[in-house]
Amino acid sequence: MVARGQARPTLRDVAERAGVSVSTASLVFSGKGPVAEATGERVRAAAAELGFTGPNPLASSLRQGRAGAVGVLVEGRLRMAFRDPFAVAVLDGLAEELERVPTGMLLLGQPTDDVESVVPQLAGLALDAVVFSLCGPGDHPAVDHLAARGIPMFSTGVPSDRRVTQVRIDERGSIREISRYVRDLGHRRVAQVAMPLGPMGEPGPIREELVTDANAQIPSVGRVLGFRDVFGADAPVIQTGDGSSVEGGIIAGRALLDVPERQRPTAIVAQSDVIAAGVVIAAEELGLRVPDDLSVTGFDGVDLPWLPHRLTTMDQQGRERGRIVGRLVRRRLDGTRPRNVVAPATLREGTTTARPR
Amino acid sequence: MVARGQARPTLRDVAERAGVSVSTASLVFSGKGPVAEATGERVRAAAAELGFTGPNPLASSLRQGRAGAVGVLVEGRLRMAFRDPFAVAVLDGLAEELERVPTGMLLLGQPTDDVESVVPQLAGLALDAVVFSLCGPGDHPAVDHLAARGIPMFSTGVPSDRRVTQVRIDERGSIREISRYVRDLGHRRVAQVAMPLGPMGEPGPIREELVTDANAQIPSVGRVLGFRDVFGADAPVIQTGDGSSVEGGIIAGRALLDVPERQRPTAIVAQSDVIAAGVVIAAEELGLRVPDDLSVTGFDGVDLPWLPHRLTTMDQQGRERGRIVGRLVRRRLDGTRPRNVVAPATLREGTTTARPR
DNA sequence: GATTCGACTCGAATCGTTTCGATAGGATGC
DNA sequence: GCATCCTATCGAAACGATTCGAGTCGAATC
Repeated sequence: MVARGQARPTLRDVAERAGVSVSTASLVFSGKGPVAEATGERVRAAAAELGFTGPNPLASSLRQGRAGAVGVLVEGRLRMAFRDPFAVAVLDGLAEELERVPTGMLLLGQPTDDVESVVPQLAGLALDAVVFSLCGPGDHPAVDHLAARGIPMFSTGVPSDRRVTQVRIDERGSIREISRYVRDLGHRRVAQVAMPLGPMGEPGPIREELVTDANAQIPSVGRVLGFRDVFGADAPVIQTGDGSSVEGGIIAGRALLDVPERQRPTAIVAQSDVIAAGVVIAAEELGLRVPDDLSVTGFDGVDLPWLPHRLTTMDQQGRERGRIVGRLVRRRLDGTRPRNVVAPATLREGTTTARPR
Repeated sequence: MVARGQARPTLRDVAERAGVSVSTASLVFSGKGPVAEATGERVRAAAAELGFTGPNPLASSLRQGRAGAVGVLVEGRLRMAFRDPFAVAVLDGLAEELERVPTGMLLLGQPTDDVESVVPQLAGLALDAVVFSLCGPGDHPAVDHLAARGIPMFSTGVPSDRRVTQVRIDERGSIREISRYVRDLGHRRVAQVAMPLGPMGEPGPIREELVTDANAQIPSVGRVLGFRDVFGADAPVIQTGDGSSVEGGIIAGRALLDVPERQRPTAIVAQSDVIAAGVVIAAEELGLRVPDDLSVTGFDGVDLPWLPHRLTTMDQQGRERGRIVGRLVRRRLDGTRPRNVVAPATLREGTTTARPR
């Protein structure tokens, strides 16, 4: 957008050169309205001569009231966020759908130490919709601002807010399904590794007061509830400090497994695949074999080419989820009022689970 | 941007309600020009009452000629692109700098099967600059279009074009350094696994005709040249089919290692850390121990928490690279004409290299 | 008490499109 | 031959802000 040498040609320049009015020239580029073949040719020729690359997107957007961009909100540093292949898969599917509109994806990270800073940032951005992609549970400071601007919001679970259209799975039911699978294999001493339940992710014990039915739609909470539906209200659950990450899984795995054998769980149900991978790594570090000495289940169904196992997991089909969100966004731009969607998740058996010895 | 119920209030509504002119109201929000304390208060109050969330970014951008967004071009599907932690680190650093402007990052993927489709997409987007983030070597179809629009372009190596400001390392020198390290350990049978040298990534042998001094600034080519500076022009090099990925490394690793011992290299120099990780995985699959039976080096210096080794690698400091690009972009927006930058890369010894047996 | 100076406010022009309603002119129907 | 209907084109009014030069008014200066 920076002038190089001289000002960029505008539609007016093109029109003048082609000997037509500005409105006719506009018609040529937008393709709406009838234009004589010869006129169109003349305008295009003039454009080519002047180096006019098409109508100024800013002006066009202003006039049409469409920004041509969808915001994608990511909590914390981008680097952390993109470690989670599930989130990336969702983004991928989203991009796939948005490419066809055409609409760009505007990425917005927010420093963990200054969560509010995203609001002024947002205020300066023209967006047709916002997708919360990798945000932790709890209220999100941007929701009020966006609601006030009338910008439609979408998410795959969090923040959990009436004003945000959700595309989620049955969290509680899904984890219940995989938990039952583990129980039916014969496991009785089973622990869960959760993603952080609250906004402030502290590794270690979870804050039990957050585990309420009212919070059941928050993925991390719903997954604790479903797990305990099967293994009882006292079944041990610890959380990672940094969301869904291999390191978090390793740390949690060590904490659960580096104990006398009698206390050691025979199976660990992780809330995500990468966490599960971390648990597997921690187990092997400690000389335990998976699945002989320890069964591990994941959640998400992502590809982990570096893991020499195929995780038993709930397949959430991240890319398809992203596509669904993308389609909702597109329809919303066309004026359809979107409704929440419940996506499917299916159990996928892998090589990380077996009967206990 | 969709009206909810009724039209959103504009600056004019606010001004009217506060009993001031539009220009004064504008001054209040932009903070430029002197405004009496009382007036400012009145305007802000009116804004609050009307639910005015700030000047329309589109209109503001149009007037000021700044889009408030930087495009980030990614080749192929996002999911593939984000598998490379180095690229993500660069993006992370970039975001860090851009957050302060304020400028958003507009992500643009491009389907591999229709590379040209990015141009019309770009044409509809208002951008202050474009960063090529994860693109393969070769000409990029967007360069001409962006140059015509006068939009400044930046990259960390590719596409290699005079019109693109580059922030790169001394590719050839860096890989030479790590190759010497391997040679000095005593290795003589050494192979390299390269990222694709040409636009069409075919796994397997490289196209030797691309390995020319003229292409030395293309990372994948420069890294072949530097490697051969040390191990000779005949030193074997094969490339992955999909850029920098663990799978690519595994496949290449198998191809190089699943041969009679006498032909097997004692060390493999990979062009990226994730490729190196794949090679390590392939080696261990075949029962080889790293580093005892095989030394492996990476390139990039990224964190691979799931790999039970610390790679010997060239640390490129991706995040800092991204920050440098971000600073260049910012200065460019301020009017400074940027110049190419050569960033440092340093050898980091890990646990994946040793003397040959 | 006239002059000068700031601080504050305002009107109008502008950014580059799109779109609506009007108009001209040729083809068609009767 | 006149009313009717297209088709192609145009002028002007938005879209919602920013910015520049000009104007007002009270206080300070001499």
